[in-house]
Amino acid sequence: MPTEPLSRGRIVATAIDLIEREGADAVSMRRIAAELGVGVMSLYNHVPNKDALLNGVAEAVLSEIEFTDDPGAHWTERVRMQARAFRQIAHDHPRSTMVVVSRQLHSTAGLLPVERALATLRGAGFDGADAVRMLRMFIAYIVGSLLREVGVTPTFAPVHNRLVKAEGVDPALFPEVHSLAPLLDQCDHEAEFEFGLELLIQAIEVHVARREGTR
Amino acid sequence: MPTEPLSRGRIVATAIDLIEREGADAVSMRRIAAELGVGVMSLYNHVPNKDALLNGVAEAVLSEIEFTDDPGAHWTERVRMQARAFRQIAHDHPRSTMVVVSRQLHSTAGLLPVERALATLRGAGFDGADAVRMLRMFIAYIVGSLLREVGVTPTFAPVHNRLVKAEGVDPALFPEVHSLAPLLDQCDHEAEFEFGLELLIQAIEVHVARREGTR
DNA sequence: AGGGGGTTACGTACACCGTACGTATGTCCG
DNA sequence: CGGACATACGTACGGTGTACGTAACCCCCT
Repeated sequence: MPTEPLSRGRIVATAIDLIEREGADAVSMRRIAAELGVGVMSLYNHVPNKDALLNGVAEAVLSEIEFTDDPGAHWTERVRMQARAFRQIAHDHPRSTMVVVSRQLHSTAGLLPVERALATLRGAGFDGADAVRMLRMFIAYIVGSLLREVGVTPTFAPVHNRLVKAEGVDPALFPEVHSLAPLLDQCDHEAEFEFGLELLIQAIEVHVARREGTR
Repeated sequence: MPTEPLSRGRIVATAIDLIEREGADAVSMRRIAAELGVGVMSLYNHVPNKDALLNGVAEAVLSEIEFTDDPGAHWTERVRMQARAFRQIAHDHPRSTMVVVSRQLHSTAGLLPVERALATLRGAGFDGADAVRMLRMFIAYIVGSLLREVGVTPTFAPVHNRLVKAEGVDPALFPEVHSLAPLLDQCDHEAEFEFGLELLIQAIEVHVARREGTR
């Protein structure tokens, strides 16, 4: 019985699996080949190089996110839903998240979320320049949040080990960090994300209200 | 004339220089040693391993940023200044930026900005939980913005080459991306950063105003 | 049926990486 | 003067991405 033939899809899937199990550093062409029970160079029949493979990983993860858009809803709700859909990446593929956000894709998978976001912002009445600005602002916030959530960027827990905590930071040098250590130590990622998201949406509503007022 | 003796500081400085000249991928122990006209293993007398070296890079870059804090100013202005000071990293060391934000430092250099930010937020009257939330929100936005500015994350220019632009994205599939291509193609990083920053600050002001109203 | 071309799998080889280990060469102190 | 110690360095090992050459297979055309 011949084994399932090698294919770009199987290679990418194996890479994602490997990243999630052992982290992005564990990914090597040799490792993936071994995982597939295949010679290293066989991979190059389906993927031009490692970089393209990682692009494939990013596209695959990105195209998994489910946008359940309700065109009838208020634009604020639609923005919320899209932001949450994007954050879903961090849940479903935490260790691939950095790979996803650090690769600019010109493919369909990469452009689709952008298209959707622009469409809802335009639908909300923003002109092109504003829509692009808002998009970029949301993306910046979301990317920053995801990186914190998956541990690339710090939550500012002064130390990980609770036992050493009191000793870990000098109260004289860092009084605030020291006194807020219990709060810095824990981070409810969903709550933090929602907090900032609401703030941004409200900010935009205020922004448009002011503009309409001066019109 | 004996050459300047090797030291952790000289090694870190060389690494930063190399990153800025040739990118983070160009950094290798061998390359740095060659740059210093020194044997590879000599580096290990001053730096335990490459990871620690990169931590050193992050600390050095971080401790270069100049916080000119005016304790008398309104907290909104102080937050603005701190955010801008942080963004200065992207200007002074664009290609090191990713290294800086992707490393959590428990050293003085890493904690100082956090301490300052928490202090001004507390000074603005926020309780600990709110101060931490705000800090995390600002950091997420700033990190996301910096990554866009230094090119880690896309600006969503559909293609780089202007000439291919019209052909690069299918108008039928991506009508918004296509029609907004001219706007997506260019990105005034400072303006975008300031736009989001003001929005966030205003949002917080509204947030507190509402709370005071219900108190 | 036989042959030929294109696709796929694979082994070998090269240049580079981080770094463990052993060894020289100073420099300073007793 | 002798010995201890820090620093510089060479060699070597196991890892990396991938260029190249070769062998097996399948399908189509004669």
